[in-house]
Amino acid sequence: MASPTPVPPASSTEHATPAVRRERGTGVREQILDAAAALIAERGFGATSVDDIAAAAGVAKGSVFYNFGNKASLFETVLVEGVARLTRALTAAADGLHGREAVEALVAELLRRIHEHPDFAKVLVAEVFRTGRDWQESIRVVHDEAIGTFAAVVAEAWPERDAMLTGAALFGAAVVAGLSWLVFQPERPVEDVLRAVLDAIH
Amino acid sequence: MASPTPVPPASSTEHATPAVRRERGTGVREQILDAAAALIAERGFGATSVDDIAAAAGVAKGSVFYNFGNKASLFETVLVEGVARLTRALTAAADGLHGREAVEALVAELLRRIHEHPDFAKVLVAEVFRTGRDWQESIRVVHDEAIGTFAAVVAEAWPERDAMLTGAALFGAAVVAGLSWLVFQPERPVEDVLRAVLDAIH
DNA sequence: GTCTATAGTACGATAGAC
DNA sequence: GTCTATCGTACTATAGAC
Repeated sequence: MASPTPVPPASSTEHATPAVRRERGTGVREQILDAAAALIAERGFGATSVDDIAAAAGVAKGSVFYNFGNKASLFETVLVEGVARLTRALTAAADGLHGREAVEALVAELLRRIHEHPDFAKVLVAEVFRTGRDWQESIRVVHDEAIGTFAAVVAEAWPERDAMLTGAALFGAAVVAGLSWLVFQPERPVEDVLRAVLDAIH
Repeated sequence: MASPTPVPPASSTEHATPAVRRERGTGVREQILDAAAALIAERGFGATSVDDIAAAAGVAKGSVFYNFGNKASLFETVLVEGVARLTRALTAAADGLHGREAVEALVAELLRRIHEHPDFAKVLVAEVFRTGRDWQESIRVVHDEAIGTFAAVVAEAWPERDAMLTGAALFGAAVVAGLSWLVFQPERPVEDVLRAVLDAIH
């Protein structure tokens, strides 16, 4: 709610996303999203201009507004689509596993994705606890989805624990250690980080 | 380095901070810092104007620039002074304790401070992984200081583990669970959060 | 559907009175 | 040391050609 969905397209008859064939970085829309995520991760939402995003994506500024309506809803799309990808990957990684094994798989997959898509991970931790913005409702969805995969495993294996808070703690351990690694000591191998996180949470 | 320290005062002969008597929120300088932390926590650095900060602090815009030179160095001060306070509190809380007991004391104290000063905690997680800003060097100090208290305990009690990464994981578990609590289910008692974090990391 | 050009505004920073 | 008033700029968003 709240956002009157001002201009977004997808209402045209012919466009209609090819459904399959969604390669990362293909198409103007995806180029803009990738460029936005990268720039916002480094400088923050407010410090990133639409001019910069358009330039980095190799398109004109007008195209950004045509595709996303305004800057805020472009950012909302970055968040929502990014967390959907993350959740899909985490769910798949823990599929069929339970308890401790499932947690280890989730942590390993989360670290892998932080390494491969550092931009989104940075944007996520930077924005998910911010209150009073336009995209407030999306933030809650993003938060619940990101932590939900961990919470689900906790709820099933340790029903006596608080699933959401324990899930948040596990997610936080992995994400902060992962970003610390990526930003401050990227030369270390993933295995070191994985071991440190598992040592900390077991 | 990098910042030529453009205008900051404290170079005048008479001003010279009273050394003792540093109450939170007393004096123009502290009012500005508190207001800045609160607004930046909610909206982010770029989305917070100096006009807004001045209005919230009850001073004129000119006073902000007189005291801090520019917007970036005001923000840098928020970060550096905030993490110094946090580190002092954490160090004191774990003083004389070792291993598991020390970790529990650190987590409890961190949760307490998140509850009492939620603004700084939000700013910290939002900005500490951001690369390529003006205040890059300060960010590294802030990161190392915040996580260093946990890392020191790990190094002493479990020398076979990677202190920095394990410290980051522990810090991340507490801070993400703490902010999740504060932002999304603030009605829960602290004890629930503390128990969830300790359950997750033991 | 993407471009260029421009309108309108809000912002960071400074100057000068008190 | 804090105020008000103002300057110049950079930004979001729109209009209209292609």
